[in-house]
Amino acid sequence: MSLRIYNTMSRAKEEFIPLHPPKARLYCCGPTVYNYAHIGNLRTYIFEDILRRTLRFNGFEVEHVMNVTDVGHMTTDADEGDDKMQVAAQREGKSPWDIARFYEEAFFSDTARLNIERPEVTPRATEHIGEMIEMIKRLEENGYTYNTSEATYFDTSKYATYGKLARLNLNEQRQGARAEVVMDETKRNPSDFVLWFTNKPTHIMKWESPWGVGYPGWHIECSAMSMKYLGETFDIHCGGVDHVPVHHTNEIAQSECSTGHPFVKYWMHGEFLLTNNAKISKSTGGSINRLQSLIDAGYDPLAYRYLCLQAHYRSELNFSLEALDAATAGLRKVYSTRPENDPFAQNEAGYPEARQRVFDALNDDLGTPQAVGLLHAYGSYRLWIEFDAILGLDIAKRSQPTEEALPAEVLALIEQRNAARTSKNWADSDALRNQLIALGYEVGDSSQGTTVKRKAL
RNA sequence: GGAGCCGUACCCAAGUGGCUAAGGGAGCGGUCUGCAAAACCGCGAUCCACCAGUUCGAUUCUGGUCGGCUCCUCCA
Repeated sequence: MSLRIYNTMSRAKEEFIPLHPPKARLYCCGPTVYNYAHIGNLRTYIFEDILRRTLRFNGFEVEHVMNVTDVGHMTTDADEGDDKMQVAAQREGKSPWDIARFYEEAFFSDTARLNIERPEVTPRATEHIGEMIEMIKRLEENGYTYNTSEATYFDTSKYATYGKLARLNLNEQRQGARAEVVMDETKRNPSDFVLWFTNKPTHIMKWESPWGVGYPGWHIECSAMSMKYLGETFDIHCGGVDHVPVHHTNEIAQSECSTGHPFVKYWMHGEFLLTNNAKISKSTGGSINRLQSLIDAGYDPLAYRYLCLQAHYRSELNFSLEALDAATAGLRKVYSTRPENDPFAQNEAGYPEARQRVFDALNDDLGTPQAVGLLHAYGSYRLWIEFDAILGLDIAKRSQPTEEALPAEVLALIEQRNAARTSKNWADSDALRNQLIALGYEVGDSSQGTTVKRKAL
């Protein structure tokens, strides 16, 4: 079965046929680096990582671009310039640029620990202001913009298919459905959005433009940067589901109106991670749900990755420590699969079919839960290893108890314990075993003797 | 108010118009062990929120009810 993916635009699974085979070009909305990413954010990047690995497994050459949003674009209070990046800068006594670099590094450190491959290109918004201005100029030439005392806007009434992706019924949308939303009276239509802010004197990050000194609107960076690196029309655009009604809807409008061409062929969206049946919000203390806090609590980052693989990317996933514990134990089972017990060692003929079933599961809109279930059912080391190219769980490395030399301290403890055991001094033996466990080793006694090895998880 | 999603065992979570409703974890029983841990073997939903309807047959399709979630210019 060839790769099929769910396209939000058609609300159906479609066969993936790239525009320029064997290239597969995808753009993913990246982090806004004013704070630490939380595990909910990270779930989406895991999904995108699975996508790029699956594309590659299918033989495509992946060109993956992910932006780094290092300019604050949101304003909740026009007079104060209450911008996420700026608030963070003031809070921490640093410049917005320092803040952005700091959290960008933290982000890539987290993704690396989750075995999320780094996209081929990770452009920063602040380094593409020129491209954004050029794009707004084109929109202006094409007659899709208007200027007010506050900003340059995109006029959504000029774009007939506005809202197609989200199937918005503009007449039924309620402007400012949430109380916190500041409404701009200078807009012509509720759905119009800012291309370039001009009336924000207290904003620290600002640039010259044909419309005045200011900074870009929220959506323009993704359009400008994706087109720069992937062309005016490319294959796949990903992001979180929350981006469907606004961000991606606006990206489509401004992109297609500036070029006159279709923007993206397939739209894919990852569902939210929930905690206590509610989403984690970055702006309301979401940073306590950092990957680092899980690591500090003794969890392995890959256990979190494994947990995410057990749920489909288009389903909400209820996160809890209990679920993470279960994932940790499940991963341990994966790592304990031994090549010498491989069921296909005696039955070579069964391998291709098994391999195909797992592959088909993955190719059916990234069915990682089915794939993992099948892999467990087969219990084949060889199969796990082959598909770890997609799963990214470091199985080869973690499952082989490396014959690393044990530290002298550990060897001494083992020797003492062996002595205690031969003299049947069980109290000392158990105490010594506890010491070894505390040092991160697994101790096992069997009729063949005692084995001590570093814990894989 | 509008749009969309979801409700499967103790937990996480697949799935299908009709063979025994995946898989993992926990739990229980067993093998192994001085005892453990790990590993391995076995057990585990007569049932898929509830109520109608369509159908020879629905957990799977339709309608409604209840409950939960997300979005409607912070968000992955």
